[in-house]
Amino acid sequence: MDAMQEVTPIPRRPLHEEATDRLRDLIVQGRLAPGARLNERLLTGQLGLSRTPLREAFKVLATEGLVELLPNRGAIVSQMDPVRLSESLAVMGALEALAGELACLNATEAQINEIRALHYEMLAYHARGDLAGYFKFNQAIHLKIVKYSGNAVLFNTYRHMNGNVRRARYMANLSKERWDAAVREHDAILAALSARDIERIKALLSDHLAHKLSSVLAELKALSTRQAA
Amino acid sequence: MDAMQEVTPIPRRPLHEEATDRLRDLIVQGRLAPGARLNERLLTGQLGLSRTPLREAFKVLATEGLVELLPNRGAIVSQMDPVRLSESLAVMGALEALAGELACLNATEAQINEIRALHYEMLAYHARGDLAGYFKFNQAIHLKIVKYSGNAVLFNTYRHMNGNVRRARYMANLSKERWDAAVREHDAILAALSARDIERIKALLSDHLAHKLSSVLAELKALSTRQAA
DNA sequence: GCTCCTAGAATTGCATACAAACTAATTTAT
DNA sequence: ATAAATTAGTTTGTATGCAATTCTAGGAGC
Repeated sequence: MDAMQEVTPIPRRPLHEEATDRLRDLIVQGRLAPGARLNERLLTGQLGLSRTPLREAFKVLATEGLVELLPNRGAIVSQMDPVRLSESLAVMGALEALAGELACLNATEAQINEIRALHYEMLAYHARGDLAGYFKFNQAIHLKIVKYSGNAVLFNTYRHMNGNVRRARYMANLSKERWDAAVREHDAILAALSARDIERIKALLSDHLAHKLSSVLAELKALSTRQAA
Repeated sequence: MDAMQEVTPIPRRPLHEEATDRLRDLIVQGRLAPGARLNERLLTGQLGLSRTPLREAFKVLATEGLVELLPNRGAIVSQMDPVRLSESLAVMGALEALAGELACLNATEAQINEIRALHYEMLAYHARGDLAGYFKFNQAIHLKIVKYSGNAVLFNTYRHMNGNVRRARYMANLSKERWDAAVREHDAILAALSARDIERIKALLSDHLAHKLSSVLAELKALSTRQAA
């Protein structure tokens, strides 16, 4: 009996949750461009549901900062304002620093080894020059550090903010130099975590996020000038 | 013409926003107790609206952690789990520390003076032994520090988490000693902000939040044992 | 007496209907 | 010809209706 329930965890999800996740993915992946109007009739057709769950999804995504609600004028995909992006990364820096500290205190050796495994997988993609694969494992590592802090509220808060930043990553490329530097920073972060060196990991994560910020901003700037041309 | 529009900025707010705010207040003030079922038919009657905007409000409050959605079984006011509360205060400590740092860098003298004014109003309530008034200005000061960090994302993130913590404050009393100590801590925080001493304000705010945590937890524990009796 | 089962009622999830607001295009007036 | 006004057509905001699920009583069986 228990076994059967385990194989079918909860196959039927609420439609509004499904809609929220689908829309979030579309926005994060840039398939719904910043500024795009979210026409309800159109989206209900494409997603195969009615307006009610769709509009519930809008409200949730608005709290995550991914869409903007214009009263009586519908919803649009929020713009990727460089200022907002900077602010988000500053906050995420503080959150990750806290996460690093807590992970040093609370993570098990097995959990650190799991992060180490992800680290090596990431290195493999870096060696192959596969940026998309690299990002995927990079993301996973940062998420795991926050997860293994053991603070569920921190994890949720971080995940919410992450959507907005991932959106930028999807568009931003990365110079070879910055990429190499980021990998070296990850080496140091893993080392600090293994040594459970709290002060060091806090400093490293703060710096890492600050660097991430400047590289994303640079790419965003390059992107906008490219579009202007 | 313009003058008339200024007196009536936008009197008609979307109903679902109004509902969200009203429900949030009810929950934060404890008038909707933790664990209480949120019957839709009942609430639509009391709030004078239909189920659609009400359910939209549920979704938003769920992202703030104030209500819990049980698929096919409705919504309940989320429990005030001591663990969750601790975690929230840890995150808020990190956020406030960042806010203090940024406020030292970015706040104008006028803004710091506004915080100073709130501080003195708070001292007045402390002198009178008026806990409710004290909390009100205490809250206002913390919010202003975050606001004057100049980071809007930080402000929003902080505000979202704050609901859950304010809820605890409404229930928690405060020992005279802890109250006096908190006031002294606020003195020091204001001094550090005035001196724009970043390292000091970060340390002070982190400690202040940590103390807040232990006092809230102590009160919560006292409350639950009182209820058990 | 207790557990299990089974209508019936209540409640939720989603779809649809209707009204208010907005958009845009044509007409009218200047 | 330009600008304001009017009106048809969308689109959104909210209410309501219907089907599916869950809850509650009451009774049958052990």
